[in-house]
Amino acid sequence: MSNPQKSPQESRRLKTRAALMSAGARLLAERPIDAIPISDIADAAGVAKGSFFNHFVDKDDLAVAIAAEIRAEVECRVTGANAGVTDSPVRIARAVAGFVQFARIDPIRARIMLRGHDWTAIADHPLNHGIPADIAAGQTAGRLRPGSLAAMVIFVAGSCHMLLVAAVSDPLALPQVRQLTADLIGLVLSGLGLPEPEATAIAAAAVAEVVMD
Amino acid sequence: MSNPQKSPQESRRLKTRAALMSAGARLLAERPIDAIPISDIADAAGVAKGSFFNHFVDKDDLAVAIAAEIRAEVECRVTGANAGVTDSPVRIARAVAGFVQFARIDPIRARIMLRGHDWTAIADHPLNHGIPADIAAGQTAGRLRPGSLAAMVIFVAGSCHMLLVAAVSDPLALPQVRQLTADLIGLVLSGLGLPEPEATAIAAAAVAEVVMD
DNA sequence: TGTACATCAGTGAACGCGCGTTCACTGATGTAC
DNA sequence: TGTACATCAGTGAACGCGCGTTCACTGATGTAC
Repeated sequence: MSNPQKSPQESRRLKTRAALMSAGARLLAERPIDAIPISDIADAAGVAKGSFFNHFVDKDDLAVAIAAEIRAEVECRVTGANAGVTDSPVRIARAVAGFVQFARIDPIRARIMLRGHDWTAIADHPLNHGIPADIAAGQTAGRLRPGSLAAMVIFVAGSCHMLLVAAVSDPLALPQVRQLTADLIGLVLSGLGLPEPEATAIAAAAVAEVVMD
Repeated sequence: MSNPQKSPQESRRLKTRAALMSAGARLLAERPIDAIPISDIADAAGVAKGSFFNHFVDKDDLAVAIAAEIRAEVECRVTGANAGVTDSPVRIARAVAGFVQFARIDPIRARIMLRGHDWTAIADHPLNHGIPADIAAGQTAGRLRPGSLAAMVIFVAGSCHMLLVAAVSDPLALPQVRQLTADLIGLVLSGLGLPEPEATAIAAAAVAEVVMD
């Protein structure tokens, strides 16, 4: 956890900061930031209330830091799931599966991501980074049906988002999650124009390789 | 607005209550309930702070009342859009279009609905009332592809949810909204197994009849 | 290496503002005779 | 119908709790010689 190159002083500082962020994340998964007193965060982190202000200027600062951490974690996981994969429908399938896997491994942060303060503004929803590029590439390659990119992005991101909401709000056993995820990816790929047997096959393969314990 | 049968006293009471709910809705569309002081709500409603407590026991009570009002309004609108319609894909298309129309007519309440405190618990999302029944009926009738009902519900509700988020976060002109909605409904119906030309035709018809100014 | 001083992270008591909640009062509406 | 009293909705000043923020202090870590 703590890098041996770090001075004892620095690592003490980082440890406190990490404790605050982790406690903040646990509480943020339960209730919105405005409903969480700083004293609760400090208590949960096991530090004095005053220490909070050695690390963050206010609660929003903490929330922003947590959101950035989550975003980095998600992007890393989804990018990882797609390393070396070029076929567009497969990339989309594996991205969705990657999100599901993230939600399984880190349900607390997934919950926070889905609550997301303000990606009622769709544009910067973490779901929406790679997806437009993959869809456009798939259309160019003739793998996906032609049609409005905007609608297709909403279609894929919305299905994936709701799948994560379902997965996070009642935690299913692995086989059920895999089944549900594969079914949903199959529906999405069919909607995007893949013929039915291929859609199902790609969905099943992506889930088998990405979603695990 | 005020029913003539109501006594002046009763109507004064109802007017104050309505002012509080409307002001509360306007503020709730902008920020979460915990970030809104009761004094702000009273000011926006043009009444004294003390009056708030003549009508609601606390802020949550107001929020619950507003949510109930929104839910009723949405259900009425969606049910209305589907009165007398029996074909399952058409019902699904018109339900989605009905939500979009609601978001156009009442963007403030739509925003609140989408923020929805706790339909991170998917079960009681207003989107999810009629949809399972319509999908199941469509499968029975052989109009929709067989397959997991749970996945299909997530698929339809998620797409629709994200479409509304997009529509509410940057307000488009009517033709653009219609186009986007029709495109999205087309993708959804294709995913559910309708052949492509029919999916597009049903989507276009539903939008033409339900989404307007 | 040892000693003396400087710096830094953490502490928790203290302060004060903001907000929820109360309540005595006002004026309007309803009722009894 | 008119008068006197009761009830009710609305008012806003007052109160006090909770929470964000500060700060003098402690003990640990770093540095100079």
